Amino acid sequence: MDIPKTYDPREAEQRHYARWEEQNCFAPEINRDANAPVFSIVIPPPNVTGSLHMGHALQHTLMDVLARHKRMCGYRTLWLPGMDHAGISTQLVVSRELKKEKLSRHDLGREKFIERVWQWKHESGGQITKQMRREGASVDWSRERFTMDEGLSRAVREAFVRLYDEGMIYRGDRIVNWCPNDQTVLSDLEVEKVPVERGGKLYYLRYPLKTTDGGSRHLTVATTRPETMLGDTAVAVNPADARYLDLIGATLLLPIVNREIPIIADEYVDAEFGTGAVKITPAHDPNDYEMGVRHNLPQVVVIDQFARMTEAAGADFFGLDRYKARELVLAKFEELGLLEKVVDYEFSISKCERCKTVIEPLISTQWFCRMDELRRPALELMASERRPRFTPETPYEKVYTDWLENLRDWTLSRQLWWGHQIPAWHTSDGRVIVARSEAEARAKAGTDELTQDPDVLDTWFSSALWPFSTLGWPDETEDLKTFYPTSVLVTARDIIFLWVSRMVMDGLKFMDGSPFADVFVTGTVLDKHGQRMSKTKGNGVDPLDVFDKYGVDATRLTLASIGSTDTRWNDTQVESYRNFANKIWNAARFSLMNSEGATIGSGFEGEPASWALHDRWILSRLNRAAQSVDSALAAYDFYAAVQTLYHFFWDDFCDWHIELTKRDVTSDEATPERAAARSRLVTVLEQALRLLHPFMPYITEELWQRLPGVDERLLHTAYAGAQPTVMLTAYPQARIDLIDERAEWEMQMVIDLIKRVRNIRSELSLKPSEEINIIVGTTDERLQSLFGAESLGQIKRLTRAASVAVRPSLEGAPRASARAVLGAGVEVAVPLEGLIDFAQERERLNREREKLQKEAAKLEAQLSNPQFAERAPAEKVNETREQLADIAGRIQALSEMQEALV
RNA sequence: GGUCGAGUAGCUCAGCAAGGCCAGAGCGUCUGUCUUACAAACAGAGGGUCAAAGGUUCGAAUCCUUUCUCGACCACCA
Repeated sequence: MDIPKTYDPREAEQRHYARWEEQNCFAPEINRDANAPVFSIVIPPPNVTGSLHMGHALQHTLMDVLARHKRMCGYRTLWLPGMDHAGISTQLVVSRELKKEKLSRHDLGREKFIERVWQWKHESGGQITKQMRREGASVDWSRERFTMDEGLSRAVREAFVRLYDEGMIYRGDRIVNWCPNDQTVLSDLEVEKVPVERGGKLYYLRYPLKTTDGGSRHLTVATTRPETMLGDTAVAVNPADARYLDLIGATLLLPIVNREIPIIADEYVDAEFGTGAVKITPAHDPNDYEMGVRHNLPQVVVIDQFARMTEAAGADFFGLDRYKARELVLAKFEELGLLEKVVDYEFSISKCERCKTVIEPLISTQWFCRMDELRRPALELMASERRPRFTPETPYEKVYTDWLENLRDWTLSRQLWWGHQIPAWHTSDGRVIVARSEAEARAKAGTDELTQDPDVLDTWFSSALWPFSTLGWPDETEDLKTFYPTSVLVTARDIIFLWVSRMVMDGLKFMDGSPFADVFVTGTVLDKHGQRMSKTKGNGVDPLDVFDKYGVDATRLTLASIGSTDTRWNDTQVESYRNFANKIWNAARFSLMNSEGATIGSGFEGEPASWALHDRWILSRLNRAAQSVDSALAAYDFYAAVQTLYHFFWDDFCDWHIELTKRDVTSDEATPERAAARSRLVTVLEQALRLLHPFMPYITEELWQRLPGVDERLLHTAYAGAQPTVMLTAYPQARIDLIDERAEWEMQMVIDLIKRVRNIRSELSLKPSEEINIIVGTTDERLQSLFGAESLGQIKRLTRAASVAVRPSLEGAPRASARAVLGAGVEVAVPLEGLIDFAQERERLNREREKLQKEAAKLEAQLSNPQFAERAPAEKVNETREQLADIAGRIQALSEMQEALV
């Protein structure tokens, strides 16, 4: 048996994924149990332009842990992968490529350009799917989907037509967020508010009153965008503002353009802000637009789609960039003596989330979706059933609900070429026909003279259908019936609105049920300074580098521990899990080096009571761990699950169980006892590998395959007939009957004794080679036989003691002994003639005693408080009394030990 | 402006929803070990007035209030 001393992750990572994939282990069809429960997850489809970052790695790890766990529990498990066509991003990527050839998309024309995008997709898109294989993600590649697939495109058209027919989608002129750089409209969610850089200014402009008597009164308005005054069609004041009561209804003469505009009254105006008078530009400001609608004000468009001034802005301004126009307007006001003042003012402006260009609000004809009827069922579902159930519940449940409550109409159209073209056709006589296909449109229109609407849909329109469009909707496929609704959605928090809420609304609309029961929101991986990792900052850590350096399994454990917490990334964490992987490797190495004659699943015959203490103990610990992991995963507490597994494997199994069992399994004689001990060891190891598998798929598979005699009989019954693999074994379910409190207590006493003696060895600087003798004083008969017989050999071996004498007390132990207290009534002495410095030893015991005395003082204070006995539960009071008694006993013992040293 | 979260050992984080088991883990630190699975290890040790101040309670890291410091999200005050 030649197993290297160090685990090499790369080898295992290369070996197993391809085999799992070839043998169809990831497909739900691998499950042969007709009555198997179903578990399904759809992946949040990454952008086809994207490459793997830590956020993906985090999500994927959590989803994979859940999927592998459920699969091992016998669920018919589907984790469906796929990608999003990512309209703007992808169009930009390909446009950039074209630019290298000195071409623009317009040179190619729409059709050729789209062909080019598909070509790009096939050649360079979807990097991320290759990277997901490295992660070990157990997704069913046979069901991989892309939002621009024909099937999903059909779903998009179907959904659009249905919503249109029900009057929820409409086309109209409204003020929208326009990106002058990308030349498209954007939804509110694609716009970000950023504090204006280099300090904002608020400009106070005077507008002269039109008077018949030639007077020179004026009204001052405050604005952050002076250039828009060219499009002003009114000035508004609050109807309750006493200062302006007499001016309501009067007329102003708009400077520079000399247009007559009215002074109107509107509740919207805040009298406290600025001068209490607001210039109204209905064509270039969302609020002014609303007010314009209320007051029937004309809309004068002075800025065009390139953010340049239009002809309507006047000859002096025509063609000027908006910011140049601002300077010119200010100069002219200055010249006219109408610029009252300029003050510093901090405010935020809207920018295109993608290209950071300042948004220009423009009136334009777009497609919109009314959200009222869509959101109502979602809000009702949350109110009545609290679905979907968010983890963590705070703040996400509230964030989600608040957003739905304040939702406004969704701008659906985009002026792009890459995406789902809107299924609407225009007739030459100006009618608009919405249909599932051009043929259907022709039939509806009664003419063949149709032009399809050039716009495409917001990428998120197709994403919103993802949980059912990927399963075949609108057809009633088997997959749809089986896997919808999905079990849980795992996602980052930044797309709760963009994606999660819209999936819920569309799921309720088209499938009559929420697309998932639970939503798990992952934390954010931050850099060491607590900053978000981002491409522009260049502070990201590449998961692939981490995989290379520490292995996939170690990285997965780190990510699983992160769960829903925002965490600063640090390599040392991964390093410690790499060490853990190596620990597993070596524990297996030891087991395998001593596995001749061993059979997995045997060695535990007969009644548990007949087994050795350490065997009862490890099974108790194993089942306890299984229980903890199970409840942790049910609560999506990945951190707790990892901690449990880590400490079970390292502390219980490696540090104690392997050590306790070492002599039996390494014995030179091939006795039946040795074979049984070896069988028990590999049996426990095999169970441990199963427990670890969802978190550490590679190392567990690598080692499992090396275990003696692994074959298809070890598989979960649902996977009968599959090739042997740990990923299709049954996940260990806690057997309550094997959780043995008594055995755990007894084992703990043995462990404590060994630790006490080791502590003495260390404090007195005894060489490891130096043999000692141990005297234990206790009147407890069980402990007497435990220390004196049952565990005697183990205690001797693990403390390197020549003898262990068990007596009712330490009385008569040599004066020159190091002593310690295990608990009330259990004491230990190690005779060390010539090695004990009595003063030092007394001091050591004194330190111990002082610690205990502090504790005792606390408890005494508590007990002497009459209120405590009165108000605290009796159980608590008793517990405290017992504690104090125990401590008092130990203090007493320590005092006597000190006296014995005098 | 609104809403919410976080501040616990040198570092990264648990614990807090249902208050009581001397406040936990990993890494780092100190001491000693190549004890035939593992030095990426083993054995042992030290380290925190749980951001600050009040309050509720027999009892608070955990509940309440205020303050300070970070952070996130939402927002139509020009």
